[in-house]
Amino acid sequence: MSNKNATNDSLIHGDLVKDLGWRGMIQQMTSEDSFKEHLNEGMKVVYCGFDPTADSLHIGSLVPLLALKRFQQHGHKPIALVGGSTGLIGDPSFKASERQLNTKEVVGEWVDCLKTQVSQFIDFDCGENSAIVANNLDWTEGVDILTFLRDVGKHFSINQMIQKESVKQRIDREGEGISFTEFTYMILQSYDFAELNKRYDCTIQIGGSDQWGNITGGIDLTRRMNRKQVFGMTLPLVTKSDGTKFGKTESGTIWLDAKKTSQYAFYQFWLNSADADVYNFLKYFTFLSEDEINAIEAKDKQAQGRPEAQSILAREVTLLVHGKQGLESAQRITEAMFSGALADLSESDLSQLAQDGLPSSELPADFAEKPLTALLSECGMAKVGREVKDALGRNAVWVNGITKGNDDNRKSGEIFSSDKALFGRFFMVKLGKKKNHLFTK
RNA sequence: GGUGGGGUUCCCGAGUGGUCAAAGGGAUCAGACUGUAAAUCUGACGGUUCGCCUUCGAAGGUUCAAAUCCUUCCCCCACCA
Repeated sequence: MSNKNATNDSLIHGDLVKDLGWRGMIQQMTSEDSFKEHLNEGMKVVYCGFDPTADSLHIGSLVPLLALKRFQQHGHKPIALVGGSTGLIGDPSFKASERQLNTKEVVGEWVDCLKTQVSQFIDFDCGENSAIVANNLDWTEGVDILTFLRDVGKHFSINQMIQKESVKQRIDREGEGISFTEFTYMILQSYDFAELNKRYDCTIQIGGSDQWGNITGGIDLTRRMNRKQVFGMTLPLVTKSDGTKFGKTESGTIWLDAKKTSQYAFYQFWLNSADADVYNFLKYFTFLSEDEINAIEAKDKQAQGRPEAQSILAREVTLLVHGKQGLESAQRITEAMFSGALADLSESDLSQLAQDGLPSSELPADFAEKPLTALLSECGMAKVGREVKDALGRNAVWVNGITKGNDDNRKSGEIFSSDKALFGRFFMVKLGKKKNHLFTK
């Protein structure tokens, strides 16, 4: 934990590939030997692109983002490229169907969001290998179509392009086609690599495993346009042992933006990692060393009961993404909600919880007329009243620590009367083991 | 353009006039066991204020009664050209 900023000098250049390899973070790379050799020559410039498909990145993007950081820690210079132009087109790679285009205004806003977000993770003030944030709109916006077709398009063979695995299903499949626009995406991304190579002497592109086709396209183009050899590497898709998709919960995507996924929910997400996944996640998502992670795993194996890995993971990643304050507020809520010490909370603690990201809302004015089923489903604790009813039937609903049952369903007026509130205005409602909601009056 | 096969509740997928809010599986939610794991077991699973209300691609029609029959329309898939 002490390592975050101090590690820059403590790592040796040659260890990078080995470290990434041990972490299981290398899916594919161009000619391993020359790639290693290239890295050992000294500081290299490495880039990874992030397309604006929403106003925030989600935890799936954390792997390449942290990979950039790892390169930086090993003395290389990272470029986080935000796809202001590619985001206007849409990457067809391994997508089952054509996507809806977003307006320029919307994409522009998203670009700004991502720029800020991406900047948190890499160091802009560490001398020679300080990071750069770039936007590919800067060098594509002004290019006229004839120049583009003559100077760039001419280097691409359609025959090769349609062979790419990433678009194959769209081309072969009868029902779903691919528009010329999306088909061109690869050329655009390839051009980015060539351009970054020209501007910043960027020689490495990394990305998710679905980006291999686009990356190799860029490598070819750079060779043809700039007569330079450049390299590429892809990172594996993060998978879970149970086969379900990583990064989603029933309540939705886990975003990096605290406004979309509260620090508390973020922390809880990691805390709930399965034992079978947690050590891999430590490798992917933290900067803990091989020794440290192995030690954690060994210790957990020895110990009876609950492993420590999840809480370490949750702490490390939340700290990384939301900083010290974010982590503390997440831990504060977790502590309050899961240690059962409701009575210990002070009035200011309670109002703090809402600010920290504990789901909360004002009790509606007509609460007395509504059954608990309506009240608790409308505030988002349950998807439908039926779930509340089920919980009531099993005495799995608590209001300020007192169990409520089926008979209480129609007694909202009584249950939420002012004299029963904590400090005259708070009601902590718990549904099941994990769902909490704070009502204020 | 031709021929054939389809569109069912969150997903997959049964269901060919009443016994259908619709089999089965998955997902989800709650409970037990635990460690705020996993696996397993139990229950719920269209909505509901438990009176009812709304579903089977869409709109009409036949019938006491339709997811099931008829008509038109929309969409998808397979093979052929």
